[in-house]
Parts: sequence; structure tokens; C-alpha cells
Amino acid sequence: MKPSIPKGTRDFSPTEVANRTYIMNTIKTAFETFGFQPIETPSFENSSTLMGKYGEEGDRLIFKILNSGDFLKKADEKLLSEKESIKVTSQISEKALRYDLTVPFARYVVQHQNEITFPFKRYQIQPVWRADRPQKGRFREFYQCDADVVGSQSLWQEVEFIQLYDTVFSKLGLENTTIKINNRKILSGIAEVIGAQEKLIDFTVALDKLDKIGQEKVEAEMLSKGITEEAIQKVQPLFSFEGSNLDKLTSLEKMLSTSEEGKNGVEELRFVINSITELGLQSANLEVDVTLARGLNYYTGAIFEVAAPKGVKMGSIGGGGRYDDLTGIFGMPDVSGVGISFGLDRIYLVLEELKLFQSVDLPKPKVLFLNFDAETDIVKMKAITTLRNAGIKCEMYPDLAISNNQQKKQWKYATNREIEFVVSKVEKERYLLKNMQNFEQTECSLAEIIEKVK
RNA sequence: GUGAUUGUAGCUCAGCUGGUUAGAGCGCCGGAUUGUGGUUCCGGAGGUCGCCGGUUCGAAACCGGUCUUUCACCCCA
Repeated sequence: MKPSIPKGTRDFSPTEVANRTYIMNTIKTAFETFGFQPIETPSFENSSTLMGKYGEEGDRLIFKILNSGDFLKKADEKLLSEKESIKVTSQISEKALRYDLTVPFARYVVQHQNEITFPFKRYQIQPVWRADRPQKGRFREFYQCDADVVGSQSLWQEVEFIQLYDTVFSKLGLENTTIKINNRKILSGIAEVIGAQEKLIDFTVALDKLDKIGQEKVEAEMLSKGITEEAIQKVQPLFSFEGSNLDKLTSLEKMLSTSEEGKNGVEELRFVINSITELGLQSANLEVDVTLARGLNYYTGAIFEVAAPKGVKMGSIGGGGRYDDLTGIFGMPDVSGVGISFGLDRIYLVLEELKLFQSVDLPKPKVLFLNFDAETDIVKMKAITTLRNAGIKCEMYPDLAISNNQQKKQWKYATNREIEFVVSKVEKERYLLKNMQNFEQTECSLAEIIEKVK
């Protein structure tokens, strides 16, 4: 049998684990600096917790777990024979792998509301699973690093999350990321102005193609989707949506003057933009992007998305937003939440592409005891124990070398693993210690080894 | 879900338009040489050419299906 792993999953080598840990620790440190506390939730949840939270497309991408036992016996005969996959699935699968960290978190908040002091700031770094087609930067198992606040309506949270993005990416040496920001209320306002809520998605999708296919074709696409000429006229400013964030806000304000909700969204956005302008960012750029809609239908206020530096072809490396009703679904209304997510795996790929990883020291022994004779094994193991107790990483080559070639293999092992010191000979409490870098060889006592190696 | 793309020794790949026992480098194992290493040399193990079926006198090479890889669309981290 040829060994293999499922589509969209990966193994990680020691070096990769080290690099991933480095990213994770950077994010974790920033989270804690900003006052977030860690929680963890199960890998799988009840299907009812997850289904219907991510839209139709999302439901399709959730990995379902089959019930145990004779699950088919409990399924409806008629549905089975008619091959009603979706309905049958709900009968034979009651659990599913988590799709993101936000919905399980909302569930957590509602379930533990009596133990929580609000506003509650939590972070969570765990894998999530999606039954997607893998491609560049897209996996079926990947890590999300989420930070959310529930129980605060203050827009300062939005401001702080932008600072948090900036802090993490700056620390990682990843400069010139673009934090795109939009507001669901602005989108609602646009929908109001063009006179159709359900056409909003078509509208933003078409608008997003502006720099690719040009204004004429975008307008043509909108018309074909049933958006009226008159409506397109009303939102004309969006077609020349250039310039500074403040310019954009000004034209949005004019355009949405007839929509209460739209004006509200512009106000919120203005507060965030002004605050960030005042506070400054280290290396990220903040950019108003009205085409930013995101599929997650639970966002109600701010919407974030982070793009990698220009020139790196990669989907968004972070995203988030404000959701006012998420805990309401679980029976806890009127709790506003806002949060962001970092895509660990994509950040990894971007850092790799830009060669931003420092060379990491892999765990390895500092001293290797060669194994050329069995008589001194006990002496060597005792010495190793002493060194380990002194905090020095060391080990004995496990297999005894009999032939010349086998001895050579041990030297080669030390070379390949870049081990700094080798003890090749032990005689009457005296150890032959070799420095592998400068080839210097000295006979010394155990205490002297500790001294030299430290 | 749509459209492409990939699949040959542990790894990286050769193998021309179908034709004899399928190759190389690295790695691995054994040995020689080097006083205790990164050199050089000799030898060896290891492949049902992703899988199934078809075309053909003959297929790793052609065709179909399937799985896998990578990529674009969709969507997303």
C-alpha cells in the first residue's frame, strides 16, 4: 500500500513546525498584549450549531460526520430512494467538523454566559475544516487565529483590531499589507438607493470587476442583472472611486443621503478612519473598499479583509467584522460581537515567498557521544545524565560501530545534524571532546565539558 | 460545482513520433582508501512506469474512466 494523506491536508517537517510556531507565537503575544484570553472548543460540533450560519455555499463545505451504528436504519426510506442527499444527510449525520472559530465561539458565549465577565475578549488558535477544492493557499484543514470581543458596541474595538492587524504583520516583517474596510450598513444603503436588496450581491460582484473590465462592461453586467439605468446613475460616484479614504467617505455620504442606514454606516466608517489616522499605523495601509462584501451573512457593521503586499498572489490573509445577532441565534439577543481572524497557513506561504523567515534553530543535541565501544556505555550514559541535568542537550549515538564504515556513519550523523561538539573517546573519567567547527580536540573532565559547551 | 493540469525507484527528474532485460543524480546499505567526519573509488538493494479498462503483434508512451497533484473560476483564511 502506498502511503498517502487526504486531499487538501499536509504533513509538516521539523522546520515547518518551527516556522509555524514562530508565527503562532507572534500572533499569540500580540493577542495577549491587547488583552485577549485564550479558549479552546471541540473539533466537531452538533450539526445544528453550524448549519445555516454560513449561507448555502457554506453548508455545502461543512464536513459532516456520520452517526455511529446502523445509521441507515434510522433514515427515511423515501428520501433514501429518491437520493435526497441534503435531507438524508441531516438524518444520518448529527455532528460536523467546525468550519470556523466564530460560530463555535458564539455558542460558547451563550452556553457559558454566567461565567463570563463582559465585555469578553477571547482569542482562539485552532484548526478548522472545509470540504473545498484545494488550490494555492487553500486547504481542507487549516489554522485560524481569531480574536473577538463580545458585549461591547464601542467602535474603539474596530480601531483596536486594525491596530492588532498592523502590530502582528509588522512584527512578522510583513510590510505594506492592505487592511480593507467596509461597512454592511453602507452596502444596505447602496441596496436601498438602487432599489433592490437582493440585487446587492450582483451589484458588488460587478463593481468589483471595474479595474479589470472597465466601466462600460460593468454597467452592462449590472443592467443584465436587472439593475435599472436610473439606479446606476444614482451610484455613479462609485465608478470613479479613487483618492483618499476621506474623499471616498465624502462621496459616499452624498450618495447615501437618502438612506438613514447608509449614512449611519458612513459615520461609523468615518470614526474608525479618523481614529486610525490620528493614531497612525506602523506598516499596514488602511483602505476603504465598498466592494468588500464577504460571504458570511452574519456581519452587520464593519467588515475587514487583509490583502498580502502587492506582488504576492494570494487570497486574503485575514478577515473579520462586526456581528450583532450571532448569539441571538443561540438564544442570547442584544449582544454585539466583533472580531478578526488571521490565516496562519496563508501567512506562512506569503512569508516564505518573500523570504521573511529567520533561520530557526531546530531542536538538536549540543553534544554527541559517539558509540565506538560498549564497555564505556554506562560511563557515557552517566555523563549524559549529568550534562542533561546541567541543561545541556546531548545524546549518545544509539548503535555500536563495529566497522570503520559504521564509525564514519556516526561522524557523518554529527556533521549532517550540525552538532557542535562530539565526544569520541572515554577513558578513566577523561573525555575526548571535539569542536566540530574549528576541529579543535581536547581531553577534559566532565566539569570542563560543561564549562566549554555552555 | 465548472474548466485545465500532473502522476516513472525514498527524493529530484530522463525516457525522441508506441518496439528487445525502464535509466541518471542524490539518498540508503555493504566495502576500499583517508589516523576521527564533510574527499575519491567499487559493489548492492529498491520500480506490477497512480489505478482499472480499451486500441495494438507489441504501450511507461495512444484512447476512455477513476483517484491524485497543481492552477483558474466560484467562494474563501
